[in-house]
Amino acid sequence: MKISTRGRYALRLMIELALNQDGDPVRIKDVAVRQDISAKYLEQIVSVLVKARFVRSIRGPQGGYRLTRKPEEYCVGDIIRLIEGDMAPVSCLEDEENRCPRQAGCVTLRIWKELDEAIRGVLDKYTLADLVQWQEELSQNYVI
Amino acid sequence: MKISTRGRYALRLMIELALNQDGDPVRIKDVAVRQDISAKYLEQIVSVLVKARFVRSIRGPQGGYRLTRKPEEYCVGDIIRLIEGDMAPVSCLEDEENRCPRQAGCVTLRIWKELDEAIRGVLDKYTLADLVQWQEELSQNYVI
DNA sequence: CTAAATTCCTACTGTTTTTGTATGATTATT
DNA sequence: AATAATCATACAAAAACAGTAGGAATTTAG
Repeated sequence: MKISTRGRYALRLMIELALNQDGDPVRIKDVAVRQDISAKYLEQIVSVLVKARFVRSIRGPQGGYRLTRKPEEYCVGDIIRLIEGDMAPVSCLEDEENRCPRQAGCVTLRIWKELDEAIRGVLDKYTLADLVQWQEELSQNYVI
Repeated sequence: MKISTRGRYALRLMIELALNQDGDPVRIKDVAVRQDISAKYLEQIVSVLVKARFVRSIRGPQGGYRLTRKPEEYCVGDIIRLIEGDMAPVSCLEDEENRCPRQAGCVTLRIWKELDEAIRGVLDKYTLADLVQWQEELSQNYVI
């Protein structure tokens, strides 16, 4: 039960954008180098973020990407769920179609439900702003 | 980020064994029918449980499987982790080998760590005995 | 107006994981 | 000896994962 690279890369990309919100648009190429991720792969991931209006793209030279909202308005769960899809640990919890016929008598479902809430709890607890702050604290420590 | 059928089937199998702890050994065939799972697939799963001494097998006619301990001595996490492997949401958290070089400056790791603890918290909170009790309560409600 | 830089689009591909099937050997009971 | 169960192992289809690749579209700078 792992989070895929796509979700993890998306989050790291969003942090990069948040860190540069005041400067020029951020190019995929640069993020790819800094984060050591395939640029072409990142392109695919960022396109999902663009379509969901999580980021805005600027084409052409001096182009790049920019957040559409303030960092505190993205919670980690929003980003992860957008890229990874529903984070429910079993598909029975996703929607009506996926619930199985034995659901009424299924006691394991209670575990999965509680697990789902726990996961949601963590992912929805932090925003990009939190991550940015942590990152800035880390950088300060390096300088000192 | 889903729990696989293997893990879920294993848990349902263990519940079946726990429910029949006082009776005869439980045959895979019967569990497979009751739980609507491929018997051959279940065999593979139960063999892992046998090797880990979570269950004991009795071969030959009237054979089957039996728990080696009392239901309250298995927590759900033990079973799931045995079958699914480490449940850490990212491999960086699994062992020394998998940690990446950028770990020191990686703020997303804090999220994954907290997520890992939350998952662990839920899975280690309940034992087979809890599930058995829930199942028995459910059955009573059906009878009444 | 042209060259360059960037995003955008979409198809393809190799690998791994998942979810089983299939076949038969082994063991124990009756 | 027949039968009923587990045990072992190989195989395979399908899906998911993790990219690669090529070029079209757009914008800027000179």
